[in-house]
This record gives sequence, C-alpha cells and structure tokens, in this order.
Amino acid sequence: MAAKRKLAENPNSELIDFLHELADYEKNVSRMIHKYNAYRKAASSIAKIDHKIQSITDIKGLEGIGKKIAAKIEQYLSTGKIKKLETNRGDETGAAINQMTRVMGIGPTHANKLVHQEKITSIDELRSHPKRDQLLNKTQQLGLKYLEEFEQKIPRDEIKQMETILLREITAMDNLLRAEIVGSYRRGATASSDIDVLVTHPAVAKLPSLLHKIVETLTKQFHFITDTISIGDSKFMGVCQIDTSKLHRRIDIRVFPSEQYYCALLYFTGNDQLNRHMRIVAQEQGYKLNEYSIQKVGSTGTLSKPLPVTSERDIFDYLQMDYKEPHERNM
DNA sequence: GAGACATCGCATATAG
DNA sequence: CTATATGCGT
DNA sequence: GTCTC
Repeated sequence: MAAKRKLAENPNSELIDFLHELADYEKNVSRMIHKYNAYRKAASSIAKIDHKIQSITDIKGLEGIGKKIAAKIEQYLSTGKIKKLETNRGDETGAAINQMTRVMGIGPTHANKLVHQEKITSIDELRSHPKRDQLLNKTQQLGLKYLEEFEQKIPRDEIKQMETILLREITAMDNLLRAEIVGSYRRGATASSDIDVLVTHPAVAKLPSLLHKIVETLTKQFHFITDTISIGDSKFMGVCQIDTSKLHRRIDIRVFPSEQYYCALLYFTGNDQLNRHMRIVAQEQGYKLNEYSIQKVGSTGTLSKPLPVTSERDIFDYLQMDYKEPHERNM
C-alpha cells in the first residue's frame, strides 16, 4: 500500500481564504449581500487555477474579478497583506458581529442588534448572558447549543449508516414511500456539512400530514431526530444523531409529489454550478428549469405545462446534454 | 450610470 | 383572528 | 463589487 498522502491543497488557498473573509465582513457587518456574493464568485474563479498565482496577469480577465479585487490581489502578491482586510480585522465590533453569525438562526440583522444594543462581544458572553433566553428565538437557542457540533463535517461513513436507518424506517412506514439522501453525499463527497433527504409518495397531495408522521416516527420511535427547527407540509429542518456517541447533525427532509421528484433530485444533488449551467442551457433551448419542473417557454413568454419527467436522465435529454452521473457533477 | 445579482418555505413580528 | 413583511437558511 | 444594458 502506497504511503497515505494528504490531498494536495489548493496552491492559492491563502488568497481564497482572504477573499472569503472579505466576503463575510460584507455580508455580516456591512449587510451587503451582493458584495459578499461578488467576493465569493471571485474566490471560486481563483480556486479553479491549479498553479500558484505569481503575478496579476495570471488573474486579469478572470470571471468576477474587476478593478477593485484585482488591486487587492496585487497588494497581496507584493506585500502578503490586503489593507482593507487588515482594517476589517482591526474593527472589534465587526469581529464580534461575525462571531454572532456563527450561530444558526443569527443572521446579519440579529448579530448587529446583539452587539450594538446588548454589547455582547463573544459567543462566551452570549452563552453566559443573564437574558440569553429572551435575546434568542428557538432556532437560535438550538444553534447556540449545538454551535461547535454543527461546525464539524460529517464523515461519509456516518451518513451511510444514517442512510441505512432512514431508508429502512421510511419504507417500513409505507412501502410506497421513496427516499434518497442528496447533496454532496450523493455526489460522492467523503464528508458533508449536513444531511439532505428527499422523499416522495404517489399520493402526497392527499397526505398533507405525511412529513409530520415521518418526523414523529423518527423522533419518538427511534430518537434519531433530536430537535425540530421548523416543519411544514413540505419541508422539515432539524437535528439528528445516529447514536449518543456521535455528534448532533443538521438534517433537512423535503417532500415532493412524484411528478416533481426528479427535478428536485437533480436540483438538490447539485452542485450549484451545474444547476446554474443547466438553467442557462435550458433558457437557450427555450425551456425553464427549476427544482419543481421543466417547462417550454412560448414565444410570448408563456409557459407550457410541466413536461413529463420520470428520471434525471429525462431532463438531460430535453436539454440535449450528456447524462452526468452524480459523482460527475462536481464542477 | 442604473439596476440585477434565485427563489421560496417556515418562524416570527407587525398591521389591521 | 387574518394578511402581510422581514429574517433566515436554502 | 462586478457585470450588463
């Protein structure tokens, strides 16, 4: 057996981290979500470069990199630092706000409120705050409770074990039920940040309580689901744990009618880049594609009825694209 | 130079 | 109570 | 912040 070697890391990972840090500041502190997305887009362009960036000419013209970001990269190449980033880091209030947003359910708005109005400057202070329960809603309280656990990636093997249990128990409830774990797990990832489950049933329209029953069973019978963040007729968001020796994990369960199942399967398997690509191809070919359906776009912009789809392959076929296996969808 | 930058389900706050 | 707006995560 | 119109 050959020596086990750490997977080669991206040669520009430091620069990418810097851009992500600039992105986070814009989202959480400045509350400029589009600047956040702009920095993320630039970072993902750079992530595609497989050699170490030596000069600004290596990145000039890259998608999502304009004058301002190019200038920052230039600074980074010549000095190893980015002024704007150093300034951000010197902003203690901003740093505190960023910390607050680590908690699930605390977004930019609430994070700013906690820091500016309540003068909370760290997660520890939030945890020990006398009015903690009044300052946080239920989701945020769960987020705080499980903060460190949710920041750990889930090994593929653990998801595999969950899959065995989930599929067995869901089918046992009703053998017409069909379920799959999607997301990066389905694409073959060795670790994932959460578990995303898709469920379908031929008579789902007549079973508005289906999701509630599934969740109730997984909670009460098997103690697999430990907490509910939110639940409606079509989407559950919550927390699960395979056994008490393992960490708590974020899990989402979505229910779709059969005719929408494969569009949903494609969409929630991703990745994001493939989804965007396929939406554009669809548009070019006169279709509209989303997580629910694929429809023909008429000359006046009118939409046809959803086209019949009985497999993911059907969608690739409509778009005249070569079928991609899930593990080939990491773009 | 102005406007777009995805969309939507659920929880919660607010208005009526 | 119902209708609508906002925040959040996706 | 970047891109398109």
